[in-house]
Amino acid sequence: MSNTSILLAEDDPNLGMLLSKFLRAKGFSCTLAVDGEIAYQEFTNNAYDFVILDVMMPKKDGFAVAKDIRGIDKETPILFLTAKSMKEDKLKGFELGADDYLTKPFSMDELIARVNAILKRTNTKEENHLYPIHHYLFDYNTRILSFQGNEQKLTTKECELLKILAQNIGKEVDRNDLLKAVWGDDNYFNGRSMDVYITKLRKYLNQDEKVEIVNIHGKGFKLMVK
Amino acid sequence: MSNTSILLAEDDPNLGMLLSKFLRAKGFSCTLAVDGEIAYQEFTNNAYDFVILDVMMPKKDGFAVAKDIRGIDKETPILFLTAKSMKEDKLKGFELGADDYLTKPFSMDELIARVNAILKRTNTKEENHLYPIHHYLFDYNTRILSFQGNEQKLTTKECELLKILAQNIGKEVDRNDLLKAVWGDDNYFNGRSMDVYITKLRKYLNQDEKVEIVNIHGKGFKLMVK
DNA sequence: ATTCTCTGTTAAAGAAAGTTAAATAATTCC
DNA sequence: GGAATTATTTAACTTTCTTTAACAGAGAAT
Repeated sequence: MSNTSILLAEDDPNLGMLLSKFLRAKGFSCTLAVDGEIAYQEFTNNAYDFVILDVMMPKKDGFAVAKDIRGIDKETPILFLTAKSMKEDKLKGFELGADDYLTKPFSMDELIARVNAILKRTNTKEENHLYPIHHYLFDYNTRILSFQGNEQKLTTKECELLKILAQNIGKEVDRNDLLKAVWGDDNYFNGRSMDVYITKLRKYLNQDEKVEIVNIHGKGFKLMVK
Repeated sequence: MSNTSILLAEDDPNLGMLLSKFLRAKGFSCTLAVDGEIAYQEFTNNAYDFVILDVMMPKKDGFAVAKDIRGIDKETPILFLTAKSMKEDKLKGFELGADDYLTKPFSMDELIARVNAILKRTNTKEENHLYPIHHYLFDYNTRILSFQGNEQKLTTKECELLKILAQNIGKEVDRNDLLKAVWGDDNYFNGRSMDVYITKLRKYLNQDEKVEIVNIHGKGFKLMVK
């Protein structure tokens, strides 16, 4: 990851400058917005990897900014700063999609620790594994294979198998490679098991005439779109 | 805080004994593991407040141990010991969630200083274990899982289980790792017990359509947000 | 053509996980 | 300390997933 850019919305100029300097010293790039409206404008105009919002701000409070940001972006982590540890505030913040919450006064190290913790957490989140197979759509994460609205839930083995085939549409995948990737071992019995799964996948995929899993005798399988 | 227990993984018996004796003399309780595998086993079986890992060890190196530990625990501080000051090693260690890094040779006092510094940092921030799970909010400290105002008090086992799952949203958590982390032992009966708890957690989490605990057959579970 | 291996398919067996209720263990509260 | 409450485990039964078995057909080799 290169340089993480943080948008900091804090109306107190002393604290704002202090925090932004500190964040820059820690290797982040940091932009300071002095009220909620400016913060939201700033967010829409530039790409930020992280947002820190003071809850109490003039013109537009932190919650309102968060709500607007979440209206257009569900991903970017948001951390709230608040003067008092009000429970309702806390809950409200999280309902709006906040990732964490820090009560003033807090130490600089604490802030960094939180920011890093959130970044670690959100970065490790699996990316979208979406595989379009002609008119089908296979979502590896949710394990759903959908075709014109109707959804088929796939099992673990079905998913693993289809994922590899879908990653190689039109290309032959070696039988033993498939076995090793999905079963970990390419012995005879796993091979027979895989054949059963190929049959199952073919059944799921037979709604679309143009989609087919073909066998290359003695070699492997190929998912193809005609 | 009572007695801080340190897990030390060091394959050199001389250095290992020396360090563990020294740490004990400084008021810590210290367990010495002579290789990476034993270290990880030890970690899963007992509660440790701090982990010191030699990078180069037989069977399982320090990085591998750290990776496995972070698979089930994101909190416990990890300090690496390494022979040479390789920059890549350093980076790799930090990516795996290390808290600090010490290059051999180092003085005993230096080690103590680092350990104390990390403990101070991690302890003083009175860790707020708040885990947002889409529209749910799980507070590990108060053991409350809340959803739009209504709160569900969780039991110990429910909490431990949910914590690990929540720390790994979108990522598969190995069944045996979960068992070792929560029950201390991954035998069959604990497994059945865990299945019962998974059912309970699913019931708590079924108010939000987008939140789901999915099973990866023969592997483990995954808490996911669709 | 015959034989052999590889794949296709279906059904049944086996294993893992889901669920509910009852039994046991641990806490809390008088 | 003992009853009541709560937490956890065990048990029993169900469902789902995966493997194995059995048989049939296709393709390659002899």
